[in-house]
Amino acid sequence: MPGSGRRLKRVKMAEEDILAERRKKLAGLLERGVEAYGRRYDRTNPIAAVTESSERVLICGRLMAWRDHGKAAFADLEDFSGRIQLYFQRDRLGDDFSRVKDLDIGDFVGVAGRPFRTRTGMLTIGVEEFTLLSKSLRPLPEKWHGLKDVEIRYRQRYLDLLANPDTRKVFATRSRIIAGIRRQLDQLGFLEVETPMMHPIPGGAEARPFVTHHNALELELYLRIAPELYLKRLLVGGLERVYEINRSFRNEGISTLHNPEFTMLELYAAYGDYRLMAELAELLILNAIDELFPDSGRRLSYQGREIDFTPPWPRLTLAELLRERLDLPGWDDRSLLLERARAGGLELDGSETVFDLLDLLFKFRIQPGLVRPTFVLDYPAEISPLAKSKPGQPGVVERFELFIGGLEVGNAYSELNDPIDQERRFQAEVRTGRPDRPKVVDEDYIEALSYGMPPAGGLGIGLDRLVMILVDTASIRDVILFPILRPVR
RNA sequence: GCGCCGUUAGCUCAACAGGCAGAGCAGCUGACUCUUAAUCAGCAGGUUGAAGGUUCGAUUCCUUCACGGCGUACCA
Repeated sequence: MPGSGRRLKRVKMAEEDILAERRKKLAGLLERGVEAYGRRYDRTNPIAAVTESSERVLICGRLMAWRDHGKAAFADLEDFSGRIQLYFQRDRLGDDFSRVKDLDIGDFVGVAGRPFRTRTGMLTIGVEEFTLLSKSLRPLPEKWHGLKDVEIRYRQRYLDLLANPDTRKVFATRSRIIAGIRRQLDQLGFLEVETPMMHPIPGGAEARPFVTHHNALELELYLRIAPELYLKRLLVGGLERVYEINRSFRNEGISTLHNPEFTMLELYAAYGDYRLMAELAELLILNAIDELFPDSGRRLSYQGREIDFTPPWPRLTLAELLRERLDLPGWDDRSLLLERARAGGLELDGSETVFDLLDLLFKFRIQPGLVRPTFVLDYPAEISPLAKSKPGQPGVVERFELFIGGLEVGNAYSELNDPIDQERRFQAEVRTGRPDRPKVVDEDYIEALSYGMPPAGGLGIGLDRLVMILVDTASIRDVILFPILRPVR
C-alpha cells in the first residue's frame, strides 16, 4: 500500500508540474475576476455549419492546437461536428489580445467572429470576441499520434474520444445503427418495452448468471441472462409485437467477442415463425447498411475480408452443413462425431456429450467459413428448450442462428407455446445440474403459458457484434464505451 | 485458468551484443501579424510497471508479482 502511493506520486511528478503551472494560471484568472468555468453559451451554429458566406458566428468547443505568431495567433477549435481554425489578431482585438495568454490547449472556449479564407484557402474565423468556458488543468494526449495505449483508451474513454476521431465515429455509428433499428421496428408496429433485469430465476439462455441480493425482501436475485421469458409473457398478455433493446449479463469469460454485460435486441411477433424472423433479420440489417453505407453496394470489408450482404442470404440446415462440410449423416452417432472431432485435431477429454461434440465441430470446422451472412436452420431440441419442434422431424426444432463474418450475431425460434411440453423441457434442463442451466423450473412462466400464448416467432440479435461487423473492429471492447476491466489497485 | 507478447517523460516512440536513458509532441521563457504536425533560440521534465536476483555495472539477463493485449479453455 505505501508502495503504490509512492509510485503514484512519483509517476505523476512531471504531470504535476504542468498541473501546478495551470493552477497558477487559474489562480491569476480568479484574481482578475475572470470566470474560468463559464456558463451557457448560445452558439449560432455548430462548427461544421460555418461557411465562408456566414455572417458573424458564435461557436464554441475545445482548443486543440495553438500556433503563436507574436502579435497574432492561430488556433484550432473543435466541437462534435468538426474543427475550424481561429485567427486572433492584435489589430482586431486591441487590448483584449493580451487575454489570449489566458488560453491553453484543452480549454473550452466560446468565440464570436467572421469567417474568411486565409491565403492558403483555409476557412478561418477572424476572432472578434472570445470567452473562456472551461479551463483544462491536464495535458491532452499527443496531437499527432493520438492516444494509442489500449488500457487508457478503455479506462479513460473520454481521452480516447477527444483524441481519436475514429473512436467518436465508431460510437456515433453505433448510435445510428441502434436508432435505425428502433425506427424500423416502430414502423412495423412493434412496441418497445422494458422488462426486469433482476430475475428470481435466470432463464432464456444457457449461461451462468451474476447473483445479487435484495435486502428488504431477503431475496436472491440474478441479473438477467436474457429477457426472453418476460417478453413472451407479454405475448400472453396480448401485446402482439414487442421488442427490447438493452443489456443482458452473463457471468462467463471475457474475450474479444464477449463482454459480461452486452446489448441485445430481442423481438417477438405473434403468429409468426422462425422463417419470418429470418426475413426480418435480413431486412433490419440490410436497411442499416443501406442507411449508413449507401455507396457500399452492400459489400463491407470486415477484418480484411469482404462480406457480401446481397440478399437473399443462404438458409442452410445444420444437417446439410454437417453433411456437406464434414461428411456427417447427422448428430445421432456419438462415435462418428468423436472421430471427426479427433480427425479435426480438436482437444477433447472424452466426457463430451453428443451436443458438446456437435458444438465443437460446428464452432471450429464450420462457423469460421460462414463469412457471407448465413442462416443455419433446424437445431437439436436438446439444446433448444424454448423452440417449437419441427413437424415430422423428431428431435429437431425450428430455430436458426445467423452468422456473419464468422461471428454469431443472431438466434431465433418458432417459440414453444405448449405449456406441457415446455415444463417437460425445463425439467430436463434442471436435471442436467449444470451451472449454466436453471436450478429450478420457472413455474411462473409455465403458468403464463398455460393461459395460452399465440404462436410466435422470436429473434435475438447481439447488437455489439452487429456493430463490430458494420464498423469493422476486431474486439467487442471497441464498440462498448466502458468495457469491463479489472479495477486498478 | 493456461500460453505468448507488452509495460521507458503527460502523450507517441528510440536506446547495437549488459557500459553516462534520448527524440518529437505537450509544458515553461523569449522572438515572430496568413500559420496549420508553424518556425527559431533556450529551459525543465525519468527510481525505465513493482519486488528480488546475477553482474564491477541492468532499460537490457533471470525469478516472482501487478496491469493490459492476443490466443486458448470455459462459454453463445
